[in-house]
Amino acid sequence: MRVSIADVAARAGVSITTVSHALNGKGRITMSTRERVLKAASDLGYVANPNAAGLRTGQSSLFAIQISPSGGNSLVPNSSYFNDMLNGASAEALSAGHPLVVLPRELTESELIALGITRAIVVDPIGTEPLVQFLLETGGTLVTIGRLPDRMLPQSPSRLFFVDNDAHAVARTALSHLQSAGYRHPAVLTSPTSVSFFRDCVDEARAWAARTGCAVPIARIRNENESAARRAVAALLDAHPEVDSLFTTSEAGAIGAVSVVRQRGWVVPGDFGIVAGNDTSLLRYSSPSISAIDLHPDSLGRAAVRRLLLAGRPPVTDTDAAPTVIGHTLRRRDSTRRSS
Amino acid sequence: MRVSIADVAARAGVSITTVSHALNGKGRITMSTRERVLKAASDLGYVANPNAAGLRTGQSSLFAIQISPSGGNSLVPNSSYFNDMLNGASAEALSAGHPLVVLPRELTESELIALGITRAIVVDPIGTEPLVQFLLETGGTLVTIGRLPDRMLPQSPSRLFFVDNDAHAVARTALSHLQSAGYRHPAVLTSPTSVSFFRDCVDEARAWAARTGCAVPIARIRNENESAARRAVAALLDAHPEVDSLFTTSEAGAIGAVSVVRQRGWVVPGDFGIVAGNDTSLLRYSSPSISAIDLHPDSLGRAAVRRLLLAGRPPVTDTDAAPTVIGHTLRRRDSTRRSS
DNA sequence: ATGAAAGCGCTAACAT
DNA sequence: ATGTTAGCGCTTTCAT
Repeated sequence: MRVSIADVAARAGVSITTVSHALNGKGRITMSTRERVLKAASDLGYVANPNAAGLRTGQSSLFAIQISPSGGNSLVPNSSYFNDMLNGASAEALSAGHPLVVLPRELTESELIALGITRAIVVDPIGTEPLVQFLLETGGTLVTIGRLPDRMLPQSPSRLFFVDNDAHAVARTALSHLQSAGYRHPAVLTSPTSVSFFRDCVDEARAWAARTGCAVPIARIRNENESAARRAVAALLDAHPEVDSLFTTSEAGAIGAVSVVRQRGWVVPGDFGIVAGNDTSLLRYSSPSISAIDLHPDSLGRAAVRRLLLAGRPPVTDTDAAPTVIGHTLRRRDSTRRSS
Repeated sequence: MRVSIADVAARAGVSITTVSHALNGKGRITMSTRERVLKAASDLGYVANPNAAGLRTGQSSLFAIQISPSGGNSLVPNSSYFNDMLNGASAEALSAGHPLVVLPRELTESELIALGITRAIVVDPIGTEPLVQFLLETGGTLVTIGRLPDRMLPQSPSRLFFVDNDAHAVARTALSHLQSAGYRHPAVLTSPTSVSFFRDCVDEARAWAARTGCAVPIARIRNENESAARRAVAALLDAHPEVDSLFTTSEAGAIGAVSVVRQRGWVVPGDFGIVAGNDTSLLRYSSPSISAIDLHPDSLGRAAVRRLLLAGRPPVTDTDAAPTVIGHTLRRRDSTRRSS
């Protein structure tokens, strides 16, 4: 924090204005002076002071990410999905010189101001988050992983961007995997449809049912915990005894399903197949290992940060710029290897 | 970011200096004016601008934590231990108005300057980390979770503090638990002793052996991965067939040991007992569930941040201030429930 | 194409 | 006990 822009200016024999311009590619400067400045800067080991820059521009270099599920209070849930997403986002932000801070769901506006947050990523937004409101109101930049509900979209142009998986395609992948593994009566277990991913999965399951003429019962759980999942699966199987397989959108759903199914004396995958819509390391290591769809959380995190970076200086007006879509990959494991 | 110190000063009918002093508890100010200022500030919804404050003081409000194991390249390893530690530290920092950023092991000095890092937490330091060197050299504040090797301790007084478990006590808890569960020939599997926790565990195991007159073979793995652990355990059992139980300092060691032991046709816990020195959710959910020592990572993270906060303004000279010691708790699970 | 100068909001000497 | 003032390092009009 020692060598400042003035030192660079002195060494390059120019004014500090010129240095600033050269470094930020702003004003019109001759190639030669620009190079001279750049050389002087690197000779001196010049590094910009983020506080000074931020003070002037009103933008701190800090990026924020809100990753904990709505309703949850922790910062990062203990799941490899969120862990990988966070690691990807952090690495990408850091390599661009931006510190990334994890924020809880509950926040006051003053806290946001005090932290100096103007650019953030919100995972699975439902639209009512203080952080979302704050950024939309104050003209900050917001990237969501998952879509904001339509009615929450801002009326006026804003710096809002989406990064997402194609949840419809994820659901199709899951259901057709069950089908091709020989299961005939799939059911779906999902989470609150305030989150776009779950909403889209349900829609696609309905479409699938309509298309194939095969009823696909759909159950929901409120919170992603195993005991809630067990109750939901038990109720589902009681009501629909013909069901022979499950597409669950959560890790907890998959683990809970295994335990309920076994309790009924059925064998996974022989009698009952399970595929999860979001892969985690726990699913890979559980027994039986559970087939799941890898949503590439690392890529989601990285893409979100890149979008934040890309939403550069000039006020952008493309509210509904096309979302960045990240692919998914089916991981075939034991829970759907039907022996029969 | 609108209402500034000047607005507060105007409303309270004082100078901006007085406001600054009142807000930071600096100068000598009458109770009445202080209250008047505080009232004016809260009426106006005043929130300090961290960039401005930081620019002046040369301290950014940003805290950093380096959590990935030495040698590893990721930011946060996928383990509930690190996850909980990070959540605890983040929450504590945030509640004091400090954003906390996760940093990788590999860093250049310019990156640290560019980010404006002056206060950081380093988990399991070996002393050679650029971040450690940087903070020691530049007079920043450093809190480590685990101790720095003695030879790495700075000569001159510095702002260095320790938060730690009592690893000796952890090892004793583990070994005596095995003993009281009826196992007679414990072995130890540990990780590189450049990390103080592992070093202390090894020392304590030696002391235990000396005290009880019972040989306690010690094996080491370089990296915390399961296949390395399997090889190490296999070699250990080949060399010491009398061994009937294992105290392993890592999750990978425990999982690897289960698989090797079973492969030999032994039953856990009947023929062989296993206790891990660091509890994680994977150990709780694996089968058999594995007894482990909960190091209270959440408390470690919180305590480290509090130490950082506490290392206030005035240059501190107590290099070797007493470490903050966090307790541990044995979680008894199936891997040490000897049936015989 | 380049430079002078103002000022972002705050803290800390230094008055009074 | 309170106020005046000088910057911290940078960006950004506005001149030249």
